[in-house]
Amino acid sequence: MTAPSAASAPPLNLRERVLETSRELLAAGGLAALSMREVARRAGVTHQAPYHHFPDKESIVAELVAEGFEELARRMASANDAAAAQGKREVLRLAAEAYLGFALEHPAVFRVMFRPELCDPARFPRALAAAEHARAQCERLVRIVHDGRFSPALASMHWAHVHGLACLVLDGPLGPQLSTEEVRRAHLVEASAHFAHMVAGGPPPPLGPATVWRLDAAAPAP
Amino acid sequence: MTAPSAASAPPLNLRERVLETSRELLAAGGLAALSMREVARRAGVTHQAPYHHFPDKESIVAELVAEGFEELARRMASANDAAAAQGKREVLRLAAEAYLGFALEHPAVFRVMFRPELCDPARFPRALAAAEHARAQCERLVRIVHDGRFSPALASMHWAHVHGLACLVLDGPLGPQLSTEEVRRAHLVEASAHFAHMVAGGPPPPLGPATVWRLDAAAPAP
DNA sequence: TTGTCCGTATTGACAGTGTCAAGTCGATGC
DNA sequence: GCATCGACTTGACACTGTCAATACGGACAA
Repeated sequence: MTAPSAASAPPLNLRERVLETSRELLAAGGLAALSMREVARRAGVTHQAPYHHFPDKESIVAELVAEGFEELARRMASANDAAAAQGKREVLRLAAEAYLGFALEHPAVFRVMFRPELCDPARFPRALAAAEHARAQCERLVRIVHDGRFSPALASMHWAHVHGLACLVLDGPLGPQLSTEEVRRAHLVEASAHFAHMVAGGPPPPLGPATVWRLDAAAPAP
Repeated sequence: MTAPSAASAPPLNLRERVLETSRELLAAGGLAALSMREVARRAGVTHQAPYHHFPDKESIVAELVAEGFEELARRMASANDAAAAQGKREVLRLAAEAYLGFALEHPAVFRVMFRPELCDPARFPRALAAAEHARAQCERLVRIVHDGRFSPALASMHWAHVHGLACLVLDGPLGPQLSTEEVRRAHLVEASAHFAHMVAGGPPPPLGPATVWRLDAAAPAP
């Protein structure tokens, strides 16, 4: 079984296979499921082989974190590019869609990206640089929306809005109540519309129905 | 050494000692430092003794999570009580202070409270009920600030603001840049002032200096 | 061709973890 | 006096991340 099956992709080097397997494990079972030995098992090598490509487990996580921040920064940049000539509310809508879309599509990676104890930024400059790119896009958004004005606290307010929504839906006690993907997205869109209205003015969005807003009610069947 | 030292409190039962030690370990070294065997070691018993009071590690975490949500709900309720007769901006200021104060004073507990994979809400109704109390206070705040109007998405917007700020300061890439406690608090106060201005109107807060807003700059020495 | 390097992978070990199973021991109730 | 029962101990198991030493296989120089 050392030869790769004919139908699969050509055999990548072990480093790429380790990363690919790690992505799968992280997405499927969260960080708890990401184990060096399980990665090696799935890659068909012994438990020490991955250590010839990554000095420790933290280095694998750091690689995935860097990838995550790069993808997030790319989405934020695209949103800013597309919306630069539009109204402020549209800019905010696209920015929220970029951030929250990434969080909803890659929840496990998103979670790990914001747990610095797992991936010391000082040890992994690539991850830090990617995070800095995302931050720069946030700054750009603030200048667009606030007519060129900027302050760190103002930027934190904007970042906190999308980040807080992402955290609450992914891991907050509200998460299980928003059962389906559609309900989640609709809730996020509505919350962001309120925010955009307050920042950029215009007519306020209507108040949606007061459902799914009790934690101890039985969650609807999925 | 089985007799307690004369100066210390009377010997609590093992259940209380386990909880107390767990709080210390969690606060000192995060979740990674919280180990059943280390707890037993510090409590001066064998590694299996805690299992006679908690069926597994998750149950200890759930107890701390429940305590955390109860304390958080208490602070939010106090803020709402104190501010009910005041202006909207003061209500928002006190609410933010309650939420962010808890997060800054109990960062490790706060982090664990929002990681449901560590403490299945279905298994631990007390933790869920405590989270529900916090949610109810958020709803109360929304009704105060928005003249009795309410919707789940509007509440999520408010919760996301304070929660996002807490997460970014505790675990976001911005955290290390805000080196001292004063700088952190000032940054949060300013960000929340922007939010309160947008929600409740009134004169906008001044834009603070654009410092501490680059991730890859060297962090100032603590 | 032979021999040496070196990068890759393997084997084996160690300390640490959460948790199951069985045994000990002292107080309590019949 | 004896049985019961809860609190605690002892011992084991499977699992983890990681260190150390070993084997292999191709590149390259003599």
